[in-house]
Amino acid sequence: MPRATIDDVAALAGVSIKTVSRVANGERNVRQSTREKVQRAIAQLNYRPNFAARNLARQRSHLVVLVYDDPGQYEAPSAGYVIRMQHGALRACRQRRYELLIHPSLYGAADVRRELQDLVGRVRPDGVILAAPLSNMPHAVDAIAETRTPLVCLSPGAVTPGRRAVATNDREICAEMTRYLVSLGHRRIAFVSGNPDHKAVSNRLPGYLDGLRQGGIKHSATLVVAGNNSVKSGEDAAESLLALARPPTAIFAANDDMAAGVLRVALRKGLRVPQDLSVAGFDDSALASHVFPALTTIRQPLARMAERAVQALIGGGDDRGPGTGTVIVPSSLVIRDSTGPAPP
Amino acid sequence: MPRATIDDVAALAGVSIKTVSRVANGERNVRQSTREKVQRAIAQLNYRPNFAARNLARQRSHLVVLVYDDPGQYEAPSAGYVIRMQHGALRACRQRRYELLIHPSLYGAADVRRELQDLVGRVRPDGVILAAPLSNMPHAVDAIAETRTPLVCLSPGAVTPGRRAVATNDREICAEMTRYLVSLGHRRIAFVSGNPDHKAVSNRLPGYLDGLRQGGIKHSATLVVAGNNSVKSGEDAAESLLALARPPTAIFAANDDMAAGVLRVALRKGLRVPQDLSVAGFDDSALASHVFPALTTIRQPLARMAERAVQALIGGGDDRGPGTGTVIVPSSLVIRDSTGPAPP
DNA sequence: GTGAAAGCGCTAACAC
DNA sequence: GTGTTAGCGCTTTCAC
Repeated sequence: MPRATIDDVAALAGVSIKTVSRVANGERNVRQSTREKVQRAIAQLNYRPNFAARNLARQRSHLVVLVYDDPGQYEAPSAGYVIRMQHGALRACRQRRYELLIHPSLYGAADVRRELQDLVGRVRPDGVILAAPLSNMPHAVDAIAETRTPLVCLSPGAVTPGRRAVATNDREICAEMTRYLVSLGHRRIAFVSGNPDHKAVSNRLPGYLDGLRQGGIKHSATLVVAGNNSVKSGEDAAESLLALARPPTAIFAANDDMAAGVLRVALRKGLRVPQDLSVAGFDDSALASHVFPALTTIRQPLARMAERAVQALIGGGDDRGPGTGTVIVPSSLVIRDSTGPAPP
Repeated sequence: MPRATIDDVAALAGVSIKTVSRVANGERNVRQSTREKVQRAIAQLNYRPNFAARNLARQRSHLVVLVYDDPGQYEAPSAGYVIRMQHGALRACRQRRYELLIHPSLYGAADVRRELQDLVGRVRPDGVILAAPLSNMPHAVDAIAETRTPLVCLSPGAVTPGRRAVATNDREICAEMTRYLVSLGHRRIAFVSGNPDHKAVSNRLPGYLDGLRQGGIKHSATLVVAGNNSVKSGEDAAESLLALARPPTAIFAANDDMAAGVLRVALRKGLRVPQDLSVAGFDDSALASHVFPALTTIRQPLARMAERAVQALIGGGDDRGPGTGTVIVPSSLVIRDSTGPAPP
């Protein structure tokens, strides 16, 4: 048997379809006895309002699209990042009876613009969440903004007037991590910076510098090396840092992958972590807790951030989303086993 | 300005809406000059067919739902698993102009049934993909099957007549891995079995036994210990195996997390891998390539599997999906650094 | 409180 | 080849 429609329910309950609609949508103006009669019919026919029909009539899609960078071969690290965002977005959507469409998009592809406008044009989502690093790519942001579809950028790196965003306190938390290392007695603390394409990541270096200053440590340019967010680049960075005449006693990498690379090189060289070298990362990715020794890192509240983004788009949360402006959800230090007191 | 509708395009092009519809859907019976006229109007108005309206009229949702186990806190390992499935499903969907809805569901929750029927009832997806371990939970499978929505199970563990599934050759590939270890000279090869809830995983133990037999090695019951898929259980297994009077020279774990646990314990005990102990896993998860030493493992073609599932649901692939029955996509050995010749 | 009628933007069936 | 007419299954006026 085909699925029951609103007409079937109305017929069975002996009321008009409008009344069924009222009951299905929990409107008030229905007599209790009528309501119960309709509810019985709904239960009996196992009726569920048709998503497409309802969307067409309401002129809303009840769909949120989450757009993020497609890493291509899907290496491990980004998987955790993406999953956590999805998790938060889904939680928020489900609570509002919305559905989430995911759309990995090739960062830097020439036709992001077309691709996104196509998607938005067809699907007419009630809102779009654009994750970093796409959120700091004007091409992508503008493509969506132009369609006038409500948009929230995740970790855009910098605030843009009139645009909604959710971000974390990259800079402050990196300062905090640095101060933490200082508090362990470290004086030569190196920093492996990340891919500058990802603007939020590039806020981490200033944070490190802030932390040094706050800890009363003089900054040494030789202790800052550039990475590109990959494990490999972390290895390279470690090789060069540990070959220094006066090598650092602590290395703080702008993400966990690079930190894992640092760790590998350190182990390969026979260094003990954290006795000989402290290592810290950023992201609390999959790797962080499973490498040996478990990595001290910084946890971004990705799920919460995505949740806030949905809330900003379709409302209904415990507090109002911003009409515009940036919501900051703070990150936190995760102290594990890769950091310890500086060697004498 | 509000988005253009088919009427706007028709008016601008000076044709009927039906003609616009024909052009938009790439039907043939349209004169070339008319077609071009319409295409110009479409481009000028930036027209995109409304998803909801089209779905309602066609009585198809153009939506596929991917249902998988929600690991709750989203630890690392499952993230890669989920992402790879999504990746394959998305690729197949995009190519067919379908959208993918993701639906993590609490494995074992009392109301999976209600939850899934609700979802399917409202959204009316054109197909559902049910991933393991939900795919070997009759509760979940039946809930969807009853709605008569086309369904494909991923790695159901066992074939069920009349049901479509996509799986990999768990048993054969485990035999192959075992033979590979034998070929390295190992004679005492241990196995850490996985969570029996996940039926496909439980096919791995028989595969190991096959491999031993094929390699001419006598099976020793003390060399098989039960794990539950977690890193911790891998550590426990390693502790007990390495405490044996005659410890194994190789440990094959039914998944990478457990293998990573084995690795940690081995390193903690000062064993060199692979000189003193070879370790192999299964999944080629995030961890596998990033732990030290990189893990020899088995790669399931999860993306391909999900892709085949979509293909089976909505057709259109290079070859036909099965009306019913199971498609097998073979896994492959990934030889890295954690396995080597047996010690003398 | 309840219902009749008119859409939402598209496709399908059938003319012409 | 092209257009006309009905829906698809809901919600939304606006009466009653």
